[in-house]
Amino acid sequence: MEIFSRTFPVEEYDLGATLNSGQAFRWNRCGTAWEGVIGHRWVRLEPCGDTLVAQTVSPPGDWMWLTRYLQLEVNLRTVLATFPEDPPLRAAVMECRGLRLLRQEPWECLASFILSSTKQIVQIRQIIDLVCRRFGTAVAVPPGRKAAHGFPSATILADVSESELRACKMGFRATYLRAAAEAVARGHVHLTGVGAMPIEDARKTLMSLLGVGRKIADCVLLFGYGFPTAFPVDVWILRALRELYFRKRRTTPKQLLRFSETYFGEQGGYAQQYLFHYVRRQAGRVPELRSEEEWQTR
DNA sequence: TTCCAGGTATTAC
DNA sequence: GTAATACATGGA
Repeated sequence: MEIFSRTFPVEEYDLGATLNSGQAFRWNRCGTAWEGVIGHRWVRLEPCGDTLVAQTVSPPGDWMWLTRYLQLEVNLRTVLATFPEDPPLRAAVMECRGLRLLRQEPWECLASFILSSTKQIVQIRQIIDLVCRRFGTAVAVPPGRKAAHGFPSATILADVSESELRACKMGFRATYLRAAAEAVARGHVHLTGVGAMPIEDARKTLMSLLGVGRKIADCVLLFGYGFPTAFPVDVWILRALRELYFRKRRTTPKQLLRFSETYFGEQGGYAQQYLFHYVRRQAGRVPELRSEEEWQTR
């Protein structure tokens, strides 16, 4: 089997942090490399100095699908320059050098975050893995490698029974996933149109789906469509904002949401990702974020 | 055992 | 409008 390979020059790109910061759930670390599936393509990515080496086993064409997914054309310095200058963000930027936002396929992103509610990231990964293995179509992998699958389309999932979905350990989220799959498959919600809407309309459209509230909608707006001001507010971010920006004052979630909408500027979504990853790292006890050395000393 | 997890919908004031 | 509560499942 032919292996297709390409080397991309990169600047300030921490692949590990990016693929493992709770925005995507299907990447696996293999030594210093990462393996996963983008669309219907198996991919292996390995950082190598100031470059990133990518390998696939199906003809990659112009590689734009990867450039887009990894957002290789984004100038990180320009993004970071828009952040408000305050101690917490400065610390987060120092601590998470090279953290990036991905641009994922909207349906996979939407379905994944529907499955994310009140679940730990380890669990979300497990559920999504089961869903892909059971309902996704197999993709080509290198010889001897374990099977890989594409994320099942809305059309496929719309025809899967709720009990079959529940068998993937997603519990009550099965109702929501099926409803969303049906709405998308039947054209009640056009995911391709959402990206061209003003953010308020885009958010409203996503939130019209059962099981999709403000937080999940903002995740999809940010990670799937690249709306730069979408700022998902979850329990981690609530804690982070409260501790880092409102140390002594009593604040409600509503006040914190309002603050998140107005304070972080034109690239608020990026700021959110830095704060999210920063506080999760600080918390330390997050297994999937432990460094290699820590693993070895345990 | 108890608490909590990248929330949301429903119901009750 | 804001405040509890149920919802599946599993890790810590």
